[in-house]
Amino acid sequence: MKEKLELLKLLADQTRLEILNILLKEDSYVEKIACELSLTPATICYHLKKMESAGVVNCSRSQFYIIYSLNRDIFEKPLYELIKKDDVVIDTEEKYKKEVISNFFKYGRLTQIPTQRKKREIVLFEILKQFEIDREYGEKEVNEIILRYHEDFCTIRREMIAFGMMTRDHEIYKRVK
Amino acid sequence: MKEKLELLKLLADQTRLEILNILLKEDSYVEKIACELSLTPATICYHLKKMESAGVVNCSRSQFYIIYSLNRDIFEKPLYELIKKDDVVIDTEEKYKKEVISNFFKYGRLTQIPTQRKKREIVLFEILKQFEIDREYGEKEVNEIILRYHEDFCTIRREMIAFGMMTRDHEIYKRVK
DNA sequence: TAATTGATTAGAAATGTATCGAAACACTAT
DNA sequence: ATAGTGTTTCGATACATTTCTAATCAATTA
Repeated sequence: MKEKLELLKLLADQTRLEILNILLKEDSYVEKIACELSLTPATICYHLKKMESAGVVNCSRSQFYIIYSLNRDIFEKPLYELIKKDDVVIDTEEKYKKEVISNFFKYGRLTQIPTQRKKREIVLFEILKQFEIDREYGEKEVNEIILRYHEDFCTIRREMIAFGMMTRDHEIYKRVK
Repeated sequence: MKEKLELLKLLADQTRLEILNILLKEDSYVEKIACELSLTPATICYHLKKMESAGVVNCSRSQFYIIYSLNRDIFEKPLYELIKKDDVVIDTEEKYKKEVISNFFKYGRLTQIPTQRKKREIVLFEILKQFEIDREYGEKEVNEIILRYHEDFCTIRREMIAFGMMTRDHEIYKRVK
């Protein structure tokens, strides 16, 4: 985790990005890079040494010059490899829910009630979030809230109860999960 | 280019990485995150707003809370997408050369002379770099330099001439490309 | 409308880091 | 050896950024 942050910090600098782009084209050395970027050799050296100790670049002496080259492997990882802590597992269940929701809602409204039970549960739950848990709602109030999402408040209200998301007791509705 | 640097800067911060990891698990809101990370809501707000304006997270009001969620698309790109300027094309030729070199050199010495002409040219050129262009070398001197890489200096010297990398004129050798 | 709660902004303190000039270092050539 | 060339280190400065407290804003509830 620490290393990942270090790598990100290294990459998050204008000058170092310029240097990396030069090395992407061809190996080079301190003075040459300094000249290309209009900075002093001291500055370029400072950046290259920093990147070297993080394993981003390598260097080797060749006659007069110390030639720096890229360690290209590092850049092949996708970005999330760098941001996610090792203990986080990508939640495919959550991803699936997001996809279902984005398929069935358009401009904040439910385009149709899914026929598949699993998907129906997901979109109903999405609407259910508008209700507070344990607060008492009148039927009219419930209908109005559902109407914001779909005209068939009747089916949706009934289904929410069928899924055990809501209870109904003498015209009083309550969200329960 | 500017945006890429901005994104990298955003990601290169301990606290923001923590926040992103929380949002990776589930959507959340300012106070809750502040509590989890033992920081003030003001600080969390500062980071979230920053990330929002860069399109890394989105927010929407839900009753009391303003719920922040990740824009997951952003993290799917490989890292080099973020470092390379748009005008740089990845040099596959260069990559290939690097691979050949790393296959045939071990601990700075040539393990064997490649039989494939293309590969042989690449490793010979690698050794050739030890010579300065246009300087005159005696045969003994040439042999010594090649010996640093491989015992069969005779074959290598002859091949360098055959490839037109060196010229020989009355025992005087010159690197020409 | 007033009170409550969460979110945001402003200003200040503290920290971190890029850059430079100058000096020291390392290798090469004469 | 000594001069020349390129590299690295050091110390100082300038600038950017994180974090906090306190005040303000915005939505909700009584």
